[in-house]
Amino acid sequence: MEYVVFDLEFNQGFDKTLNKTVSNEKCPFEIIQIGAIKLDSHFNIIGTFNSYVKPQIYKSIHPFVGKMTGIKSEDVIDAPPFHQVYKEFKKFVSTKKNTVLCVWGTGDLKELFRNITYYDLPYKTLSKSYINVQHYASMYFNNPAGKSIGLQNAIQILNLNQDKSYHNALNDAYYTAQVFIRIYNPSIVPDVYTYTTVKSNSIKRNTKKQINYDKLFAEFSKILQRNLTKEEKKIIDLAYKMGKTNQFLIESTIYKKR
DNA sequence: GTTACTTCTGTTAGAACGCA
DNA sequence: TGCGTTCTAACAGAAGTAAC
Repeated sequence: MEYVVFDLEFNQGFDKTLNKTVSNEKCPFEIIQIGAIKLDSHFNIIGTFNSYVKPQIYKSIHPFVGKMTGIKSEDVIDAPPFHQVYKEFKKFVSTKKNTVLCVWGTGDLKELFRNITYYDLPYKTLSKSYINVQHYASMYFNNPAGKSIGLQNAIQILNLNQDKSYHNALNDAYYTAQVFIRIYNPSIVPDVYTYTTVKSNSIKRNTKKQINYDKLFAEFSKILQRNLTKEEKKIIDLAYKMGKTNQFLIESTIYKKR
């Protein structure tokens, strides 16, 4: 098995006359750099990929993007167009059948597929098997649910060498690979990425929420500064469930000064 | 700056149940 | 069957975080 850890840098639209960010709905983030590190099954670096992409939607670099990435218009003006870079990237990825793509967050995957779709390029032969390193790193560092760790923080916590600048696609791919190598364990298995243009909020969830009784009772114990009896736990359980129904709420009128 | 994602919270629709 | 009550699930919006 081989792993291709990749990172992208994007550009956005900027209207100089209005001094405002503008956005193409079909492609709000245009890829301007692809960087990747290929690892063998023993996590040795066996290849690198790095290319700027000539922007075709947003021709000039957004000031915010330029400030953060250090990429200037002259860096990308003579770069190959997306379809050419993508062809080379696909060649770099797909030397073996069971190649796993590794990314820091799923955002890069989404934008890669969105750019591919925007240019109407084929993506069936590109591996859909992926590992979200950020997700597993957040679990590794016991980050609370919903609070993902940033790449720079992960590198700092792991005491890894930071001799390369951040927000450069190749460097970020290298850092992601370093984190992946440090946190890897056999329980980390690839997922299959499915590209969808529908926002996740509109996808119906089928998970069932359960009451965390340990936390609920711990909170009351903390307030009362003592352990709870069985009877008290029963009452708290009942009160919690009844409270969720809002059945004892009454309407009140609020008068506001005019 | 914008966009995307996840989690949390409040609200509401509707299912499930009991009773007449 | 129809009505009222209880409860759950789904939804929308806000907040927090991270990406560029």
